[in-house]
Amino acid sequence: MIRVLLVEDDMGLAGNIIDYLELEDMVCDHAANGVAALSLIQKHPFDVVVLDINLPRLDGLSVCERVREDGNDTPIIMLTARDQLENKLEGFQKGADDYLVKPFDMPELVARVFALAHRRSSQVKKLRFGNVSLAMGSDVVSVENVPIKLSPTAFTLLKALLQQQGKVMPRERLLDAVWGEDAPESNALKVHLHNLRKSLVQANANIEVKAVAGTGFCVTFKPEQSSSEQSTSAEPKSTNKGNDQW
Amino acid sequence: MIRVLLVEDDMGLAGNIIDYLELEDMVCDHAANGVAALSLIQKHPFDVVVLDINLPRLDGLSVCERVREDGNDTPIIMLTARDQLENKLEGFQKGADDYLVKPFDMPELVARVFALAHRRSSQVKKLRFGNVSLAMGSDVVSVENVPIKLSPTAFTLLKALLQQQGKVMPRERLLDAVWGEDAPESNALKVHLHNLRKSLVQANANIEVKAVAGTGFCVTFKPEQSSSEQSTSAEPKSTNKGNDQW
DNA sequence: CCCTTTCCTTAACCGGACCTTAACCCTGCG
DNA sequence: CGCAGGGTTAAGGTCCGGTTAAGGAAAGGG
Repeated sequence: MIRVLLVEDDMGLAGNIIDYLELEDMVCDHAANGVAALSLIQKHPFDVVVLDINLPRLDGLSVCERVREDGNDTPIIMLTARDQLENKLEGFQKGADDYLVKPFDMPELVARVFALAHRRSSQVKKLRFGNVSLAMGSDVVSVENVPIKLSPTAFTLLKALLQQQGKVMPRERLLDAVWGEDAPESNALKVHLHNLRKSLVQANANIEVKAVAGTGFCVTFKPEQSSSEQSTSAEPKSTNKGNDQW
Repeated sequence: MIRVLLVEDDMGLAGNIIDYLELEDMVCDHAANGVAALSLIQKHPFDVVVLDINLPRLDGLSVCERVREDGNDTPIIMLTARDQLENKLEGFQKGADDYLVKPFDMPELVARVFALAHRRSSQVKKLRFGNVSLAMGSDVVSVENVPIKLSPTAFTLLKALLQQQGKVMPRERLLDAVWGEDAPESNALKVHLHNLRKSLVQANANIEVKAVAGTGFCVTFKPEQSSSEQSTSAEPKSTNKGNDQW
């Protein structure tokens, strides 16, 4: 079941679209202006947002921009009556994932909604996972909103891993993300991962970097830890070991 | 840095596109027919594939389909000269993530490539049998939607068996699926099957792997089991044995 | 210009996961 | 009874990820 938010001030068109989408078993919510749209997006998780550019109160491009600055990665499809290329491109710049030029065929909208529904956008300006957030522009990593210090390499690693949103990143792609073509041999990657992990626990992040068998790495939520992580006990023994249940 | 594979048989157009993409700091590889494209995609990791529909040897839709069946989740943008809607929609059905209608503007192609480059497609095929499902791209096996852990070999075995959709897989084909040309002697296969079976029952899967006479193996639904599979009785001794009619 | 700091690379070592192998068990059949 | 086909179990070895520490390059400050 797909939850769609339609943001469109032309009520006739809006009704049309909603009827059509609901025929496809999608659940539609609707907003008629930019401000309402923004608040709905912030409050509810949608699978896709269909966003008109011309809107009262706050235009579509701005809405999109704000959503991305929040770190929200809901996929957004822009609707525009003007098919000037610059407008399309500006949409992408502000963080849209797709667009359609009015007038469009309904089946095409449906197809694009389906295509985006099960993904997350990669256009966010801020990456989040657990209590860790990474601001793309400033290259600052924060845990619980307090900035922490990472070495450049550790930062690059974390960013690459965060962009996968919890999915596994093959070892090779990680190497590529950090060193481009010519990765160093030896176990440089292992060491940097180790440093990154150390920084994360020191900062009390509630996420961790896990190795996945012979394939790669991913970030996951840290399994619950009883209250005092402090000195208290012998604790971490390790135990859990390398693998992964998920 | 973004790595793009362009599949386009019109060399003039191809050259054009490549020049344009490289201006944007993308690294382009090129294939002029479907077969070559498929082999390149299987061998190298690309961030995006730009795929013409009309191709010599193997058409674009088929290439796309095959790629998804392999479990490859590289994002694919389809190019089509025919702008009939049905073709677009068919493209999505086969696993494409986006499409462009020729002729298109270069900046638009660039924008769409950028939009897809840092994602993975969600259009990969999934194998299912009973309450077990196997996601081809992520190599995750789930029972009742909770992921379970399998050793690499056990995973490969299960995948091969699942691909037969309940039909018998000859012993030799299984060996080939796991070890390729040089299978180990001894009874490695038996051991791995044993481990796989153990994992499946631990996860409460409602399917099992059955041996078929002197020919091979297959997956079947597990015969009904009265409630408590636990400890209850003397039972587990083995008993069940190889076969079963019940 | 030198010293300090930071950070990257490399190598060596540890331990666990996984694969292989071999031996043994069970059952059915001639 | 002995053999064949499959199932079970445990022992060894290899591979791979994690850990640690040492050395060197680059950057910055006095």
